[in-house]
Amino acid sequence: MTLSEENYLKAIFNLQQETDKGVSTNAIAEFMDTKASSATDMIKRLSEKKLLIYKPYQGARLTDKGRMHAVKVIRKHRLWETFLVENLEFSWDEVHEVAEQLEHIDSDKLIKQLDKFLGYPKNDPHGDPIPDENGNIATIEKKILAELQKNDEGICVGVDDSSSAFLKYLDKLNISLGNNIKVIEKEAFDNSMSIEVDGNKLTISSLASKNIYIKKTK
Amino acid sequence: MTLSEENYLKAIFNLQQETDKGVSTNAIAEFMDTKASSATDMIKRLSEKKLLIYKPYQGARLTDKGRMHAVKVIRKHRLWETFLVENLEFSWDEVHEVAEQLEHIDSDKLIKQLDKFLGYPKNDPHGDPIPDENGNIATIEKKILAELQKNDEGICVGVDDSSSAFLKYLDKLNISLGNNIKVIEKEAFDNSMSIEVDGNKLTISSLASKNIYIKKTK
DNA sequence: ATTAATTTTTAGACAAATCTAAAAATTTGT
DNA sequence: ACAAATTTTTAGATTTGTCTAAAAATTAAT
Repeated sequence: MTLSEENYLKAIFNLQQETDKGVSTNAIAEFMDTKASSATDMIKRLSEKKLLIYKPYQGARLTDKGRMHAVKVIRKHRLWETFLVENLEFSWDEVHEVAEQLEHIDSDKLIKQLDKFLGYPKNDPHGDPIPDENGNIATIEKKILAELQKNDEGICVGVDDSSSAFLKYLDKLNISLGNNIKVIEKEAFDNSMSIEVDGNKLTISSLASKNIYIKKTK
Repeated sequence: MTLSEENYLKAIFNLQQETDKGVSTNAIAEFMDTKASSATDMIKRLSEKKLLIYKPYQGARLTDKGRMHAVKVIRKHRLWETFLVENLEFSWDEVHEVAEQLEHIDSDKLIKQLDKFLGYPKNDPHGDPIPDENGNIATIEKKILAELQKNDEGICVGVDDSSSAFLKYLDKLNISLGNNIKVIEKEAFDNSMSIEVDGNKLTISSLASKNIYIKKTK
């Protein structure tokens, strides 16, 4: 399996999460920041390798084999991100680029031992679940902060946007995973929110509140 | 810099250590387990990038730029090997293959932090020196065990052959880095040796004794 | 039910890295 | 010095992954 094939598998896996329809050639091309003709070529290759099933105008769907492979890459990515933050003093906005490289290292023993070394972590530094060895991905009942009502309360368990800009912004606001967040006020005018983060009051925009996941406690 | 280019650079660096002559196309091809025509192509590319200077029939020599890059790859390789043995329970005969992949990961911060995490190690699990950030490689006065005389004594500081087969053989004999080794007897007939390793007496073949490095103490 | 818009595929080219087979250049041996 | 042996290069093909531009297929709209 080449690096490029793995990246396409990952892309298709991610796009598939968002719908129950097949993933279109154009959608894949856009996600991969490439041209539709390139996507067509790769779809053909992955299809020949039985990693996905493709029907024109109905999109691509990963086979069990394809899904398993994609999840393994995601598992590696998230374990490496955890290592970088926990052991190499990376901050959560710096890990992605390096993990994109490390995720393609091929060694079962390596990933097994890394998992053990890290103490079998459940989530990566952005709160995303780390798939287990068998490809199972745990889900938790989380809500988008923007959907909470006044006086609702919960724990910050993840972010939807893992871009460096957004993560740095959260750092500045002192919002991080595990924080207790309470909705003080919702502003109907622009959908901004007054919230209390571990005791500190602050205001965040609608856009920001749509990218923060909360596990409700109240 | 592509993966393949880095591997050729490393090969040429290694071959250059063994002679003061330039490294021939054929020698490179043989080392890389490929054909001379492929080596010619790559030499041309590396030459265009000013990573080496090549004169037909006189061989290739790395420029400062080329040497620096090769050494950086070697630094990464040896740091990762150290990590695998020290933290992920790999044995010294298992690390090479994985390190061959990890050495190509491109991130200055990663390697700097890994070095710090490992406590700035001086040598990798095979006793080879880890180049510093500036590309300097420490040398120690070591001798091949086969060259020691009766009653000579020293510390095992490295191996010349890092093949899995040889390293496993050393494990079986309970020989590892740091052991004190004393020559009890040299057999003129087949050049085998009786030695004492941290108190235990054993006999090793001429071939084995040529692949063990000793830092003499007596 | 045709046209229009969109989606997808094909055709042909390119760069990287390799190969085989043959040709060219250089060195060595007598 | 000349043929023989060796080393190196060229020429042309192949695979992977990409591109542009154009053609074909399908879906949507009036």
